[in-house]
Amino acid sequence: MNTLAEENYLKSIYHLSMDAGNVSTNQIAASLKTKASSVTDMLKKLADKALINYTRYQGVSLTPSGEKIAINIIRKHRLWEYFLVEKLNFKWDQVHDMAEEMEHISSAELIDRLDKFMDYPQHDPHGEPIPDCNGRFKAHELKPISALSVNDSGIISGVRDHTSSFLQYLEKQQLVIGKKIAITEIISFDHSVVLQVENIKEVHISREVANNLLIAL
Amino acid sequence: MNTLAEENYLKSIYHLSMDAGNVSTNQIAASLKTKASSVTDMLKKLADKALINYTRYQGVSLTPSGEKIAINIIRKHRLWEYFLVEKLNFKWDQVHDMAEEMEHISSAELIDRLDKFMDYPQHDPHGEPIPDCNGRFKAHELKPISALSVNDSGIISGVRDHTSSFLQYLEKQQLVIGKKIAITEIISFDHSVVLQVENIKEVHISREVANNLLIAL
DNA sequence: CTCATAATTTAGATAAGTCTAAATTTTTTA
DNA sequence: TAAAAAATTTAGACTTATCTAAATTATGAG
Repeated sequence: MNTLAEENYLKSIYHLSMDAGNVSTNQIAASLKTKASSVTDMLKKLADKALINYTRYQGVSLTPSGEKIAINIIRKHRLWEYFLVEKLNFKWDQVHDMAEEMEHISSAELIDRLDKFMDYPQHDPHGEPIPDCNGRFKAHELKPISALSVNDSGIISGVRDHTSSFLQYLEKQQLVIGKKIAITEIISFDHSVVLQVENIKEVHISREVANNLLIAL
Repeated sequence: MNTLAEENYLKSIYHLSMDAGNVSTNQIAASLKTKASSVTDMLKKLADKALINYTRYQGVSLTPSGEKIAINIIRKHRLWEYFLVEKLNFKWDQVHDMAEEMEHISSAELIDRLDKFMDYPQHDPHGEPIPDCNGRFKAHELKPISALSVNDSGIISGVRDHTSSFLQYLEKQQLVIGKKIAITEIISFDHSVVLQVENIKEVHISREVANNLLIAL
């Protein structure tokens, strides 16, 4: 159907589109760790296939069919991550690279059966929503801890940064998906935050961590 | 580590080596549905990497490191096939193409955990032995039904042909792995065979089917 | 043992995806 | 708003894996 490289470009464009509207050549190059000139070549190819809207120097957006492909890859990525954590007992910081390979397994029937096997999970191990077999999912409406005020509380439901060092740090602090937290104090000097984690313990996190840890109210 | 194409060549050479000693360029070309000239190019590359023993016009064999890689790919293929049948409820005739993709997922830890998750199966859905994480497995010593005589009996334990039409035919006749059969009659005219399948029914199979259905005595 | 045929390899081309370096367009800034 | 800087594209080259057609080597039939 589509090559591995094409799939990775579509996925990257999809993710970058979440932040901004039109995605630039340089953004794609950075996200795929490739050169801008390589990106331009691929953009022409994807535009020829009507998977993106592209005019020279103007950045790109996905067409409906491009978006459909991207969402399907993301569905596969997240279902495989869920499988790796829930069935094979990997930690949430270990699964990304494996899922990067597995998301390209083509069979739709396979992924639908995997979905059923795991009883149709709604979120992957990092809290991201898993699209259903029609590509539909509810975008989660989460706030970073840094947007909360003292005495606000909520449930840890996602992370903005997915690097393993960040995930390992969170795990060590028991700041994992599902935990209830309340804001005890916000240090005005550096915007760091003191949290009460359920009734377990108090944790002091930096502004950077607070920016990357997402809460459902 | 190795490219997808290299892995497929090594696997093909491994399988072909089972029948004959040295494998010819044309055999590989036929098995990979490619051209002999393409095979020659790849053989040079694999020889440079010390994965095969190759001298011009003389055919090839795997070196120990080439064999290790091949067996690992076969291990992955068979474990994924087992997973697809046992966990996702696919039929034995549906899983080959999916496993062809999945066998290239690189993580050794993933495959070892999958192995454990399924409780270390010894055979894939077609009766082929699954190598352990050190590449060891007992080569199964099976005979085709065509090698048996009247009143011989045994357990269906493998198939020589893996095409889905053959597997579907066997399934319809209830000639599946694990079933006990006994030879009732051999028709001398065409070497077709009449079988008693457990206490269920009698089946009449052609010489060709008898050649491709393997029995443990 | 020799010659025709079959098998294999070499030569040269192609397509996908990438790169560097140079050219072009857009954006910023003074 | 014109020049400098940044972003993007083009041009040309490289790698991997493939192909066709031609050349070479091996094999086997008489």
